[in-house]
Amino acid sequence: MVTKSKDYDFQEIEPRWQSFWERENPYKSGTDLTRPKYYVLDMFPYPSGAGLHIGHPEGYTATDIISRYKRAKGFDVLHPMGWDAFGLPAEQHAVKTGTHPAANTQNNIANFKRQIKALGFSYDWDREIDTTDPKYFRWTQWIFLQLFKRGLAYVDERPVWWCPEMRTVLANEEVVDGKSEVGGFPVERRSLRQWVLRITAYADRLLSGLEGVDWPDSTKRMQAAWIGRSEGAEITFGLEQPGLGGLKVFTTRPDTLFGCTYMVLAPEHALVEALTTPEQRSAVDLYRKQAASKSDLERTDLAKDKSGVFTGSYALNPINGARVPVWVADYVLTGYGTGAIMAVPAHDERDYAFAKRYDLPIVAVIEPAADVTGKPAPALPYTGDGSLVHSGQYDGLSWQEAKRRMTDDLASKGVARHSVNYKLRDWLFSRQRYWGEPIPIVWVCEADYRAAVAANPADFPKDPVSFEEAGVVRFAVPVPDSVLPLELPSVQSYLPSGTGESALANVTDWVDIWYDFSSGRSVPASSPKPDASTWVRARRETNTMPQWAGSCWYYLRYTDPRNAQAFASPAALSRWGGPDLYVGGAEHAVLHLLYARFWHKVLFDIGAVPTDEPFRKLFHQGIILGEDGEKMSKSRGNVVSPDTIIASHGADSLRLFLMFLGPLEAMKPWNPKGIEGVHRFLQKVWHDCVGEDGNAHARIVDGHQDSGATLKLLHETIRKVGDDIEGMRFNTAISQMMILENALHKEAQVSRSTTLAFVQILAPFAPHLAEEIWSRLGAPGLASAAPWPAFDAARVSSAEVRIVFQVNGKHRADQLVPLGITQEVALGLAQAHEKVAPFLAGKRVVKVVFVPNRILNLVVA
RNA sequence: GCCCGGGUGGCGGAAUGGUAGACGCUACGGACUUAAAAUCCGUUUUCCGCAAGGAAGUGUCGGUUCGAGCCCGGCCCCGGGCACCA
Repeated sequence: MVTKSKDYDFQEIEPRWQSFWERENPYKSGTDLTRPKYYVLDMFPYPSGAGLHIGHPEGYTATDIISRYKRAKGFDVLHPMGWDAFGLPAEQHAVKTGTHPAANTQNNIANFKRQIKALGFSYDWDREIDTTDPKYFRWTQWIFLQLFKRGLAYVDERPVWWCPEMRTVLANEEVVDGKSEVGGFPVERRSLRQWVLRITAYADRLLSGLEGVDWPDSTKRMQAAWIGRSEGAEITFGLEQPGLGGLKVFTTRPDTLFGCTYMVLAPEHALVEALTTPEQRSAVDLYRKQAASKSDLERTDLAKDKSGVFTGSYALNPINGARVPVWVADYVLTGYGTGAIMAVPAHDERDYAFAKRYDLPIVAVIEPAADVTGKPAPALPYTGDGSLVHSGQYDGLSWQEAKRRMTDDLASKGVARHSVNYKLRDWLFSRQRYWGEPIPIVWVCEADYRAAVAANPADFPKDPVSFEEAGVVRFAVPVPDSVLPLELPSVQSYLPSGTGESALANVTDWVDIWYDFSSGRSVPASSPKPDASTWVRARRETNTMPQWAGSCWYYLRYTDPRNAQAFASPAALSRWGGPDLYVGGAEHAVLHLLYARFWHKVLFDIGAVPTDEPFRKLFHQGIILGEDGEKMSKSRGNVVSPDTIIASHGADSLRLFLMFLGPLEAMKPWNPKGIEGVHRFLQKVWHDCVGEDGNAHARIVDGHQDSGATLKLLHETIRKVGDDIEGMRFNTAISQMMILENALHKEAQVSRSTTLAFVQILAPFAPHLAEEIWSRLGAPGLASAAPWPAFDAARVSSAEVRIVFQVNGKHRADQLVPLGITQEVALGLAQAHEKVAPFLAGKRVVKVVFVPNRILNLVVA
């Protein structure tokens, strides 16, 4: 063993305990099934080349404290860590250097792991996972196939965000202000064939499921807003041209039908062509061309400047037969509702602005409830509450009532139905990248598709997934489970082809194949066709999955990370379920958390997981800003590296300080001086426990009778630290331990039992120091293995209490009094009190407010 | 524009409607030291006062209450999210 230094030599102590933990693995989970389980999860990181950022250990320290606390409380704790390792930087590095992205990724993982271990976190490293490991992404692909089977994955030629710099498409939500969210590169619209997941089929459940989870309200609201459910009606307007059928619109305000003075179609609407009259043809064509060339940035950012053009045609309002002009305008979006609206300028701000610009009539049909004073008609557009006017038989009804009745009336004539719309769009799931999970699909011709379906009907969706290319229709055939994982082939260059396909498209022998749909085996198309009827000519899918895929289900894999038969066994899933606590940044409030919930619900529907929601309780740690109060960034030069702090003050000080900075959820600036404060605290604890010879300090006395005040403070601290850990208020837990230390420090002698209890509650925060002191004091086993100290309520109650005397609500004096004195006694004491009496002199007490054991307030006149 | 969250000493932050500023940082004073660092002991919201003590005070204006940092309404500022979704 090492020499016992009398000093707090964290540089010696911390690595020593870390190698002890490495050797002994005391944090292995699932070792005692008689204990209740607790699963606490961090959002796993992308292992970037830059290494750990100070924000990482913030959340990780919080979950580590909870893990250690829960273990001490008798729980079997699952606390794992892994790597969300597919990602663009590794691919860009590969493009530049020509080395396989996996090599770079593994280096980065090794570095991340070293840094994380240097913080002394109690992860069960036996459960480490890596999304780029074929043993892992085999199941990512398997889940994709489950989605495919259920008709939840399809391909579509659709206008998507194309980033020329990255040579890939991006999902809507990965594009911010016309630039890629990652990298900030410009993006443009392109129409490309894409895989899309039908998340909209789960919109309602994704919304209702939010009610039952313990998440920050702001996050729930954000998801709800993202899903954007709105209830209304789909109404069919008549058209004068024969043979066109009707014009369907979605509206949330069918009650304003009488106020509809024109219609608007999105420029891409299918009926624009047919509705455009010869006189308007050139104007409409020009407008559509302009709209198509506008970037979405222009379309949205110039929201104030509405533009449009008249088609020359009219529609007929089903409620009153009114003839209303049909316009084309790009303020109506093609992807929402029916891509057409009925415009009610009097009661909609957008329609109002448009009507003003083009001099269209404005008819008010809603008025606020008539007030006796007879207010003037409200300014238009009026979107508030009210009842109907100028609406024939519906006049006088409240708008809510009218909405219902008018929809019902029109529905009975077959020209309307109650309808619900969502802002949520289907999830663009393909990327033109090399470094991602290959999509386990091959494309074949129709005849071969039929043969494949006949052979394995259960593997296919009801409706075939197909697309047309150069006059040929290709059909999607899933690669069978048995040949998963479908691994990435090696390539000459990692650069995407640039035509909308990934680098995989250039690997001819991998892409163009003879494929056996009965077994999933394949040989390059350049070789002779194997001699069996189940071998068909096929082309592999060259798109890969987005980075979100691997993180959609990783929390399930941790429960059974080495299982080769299933993504996790039913036993493991029923033991651990989902995380009891999930901690990560608020930047994932919508995307990751929504996608993961979607996959989870699909897995629930196929009976693969026991719960409907993955994350019961969610917590977002706040961002740590630089010393200057700005976001940490290389360019600002305000980045703080965990490695530096560990070298100068130790991991325990860093852990403690990260938690002491302020509330975990708050955004807070780093203060380089503050680390000294918590470091001094640990020094103080050390020197009060460890003597000159490196063993227990002489002031620690076995069997010493601590004062009542000391025991009271100890038990208050045990209670507060426990409560604060449970409530994730780590900053106040640390304050309380500082108060206790300051008090113990003043004592000439402290009992060994008090000292050990203190060391134990400190252990989740500063595990290295705690274990070291624990062993120096000769305590048995590990501090972290001892049961959490029991809180003794009898110790904190005392016979006396400090009561406050107020006069007219102002604090005038306080006094130590026996617990439970009556109002009369308190009143007597107050009146006799030298500091209170002057304020009562010559006054009459008109009211007495008495809060037992707390306060006596005398109201005087 | 809409929806959230937040404004407390020089700084980070504490405060079930009941002593505002716990705890820490900084600064200042003292002890120890030849000296410094470290450590230890104090002081540290502002104003008046030698002091005892008093007054004011949680962005701002008002309200509820015996009592408001906390509850209610208006306004100002900061941060986050959404943004033509009919």
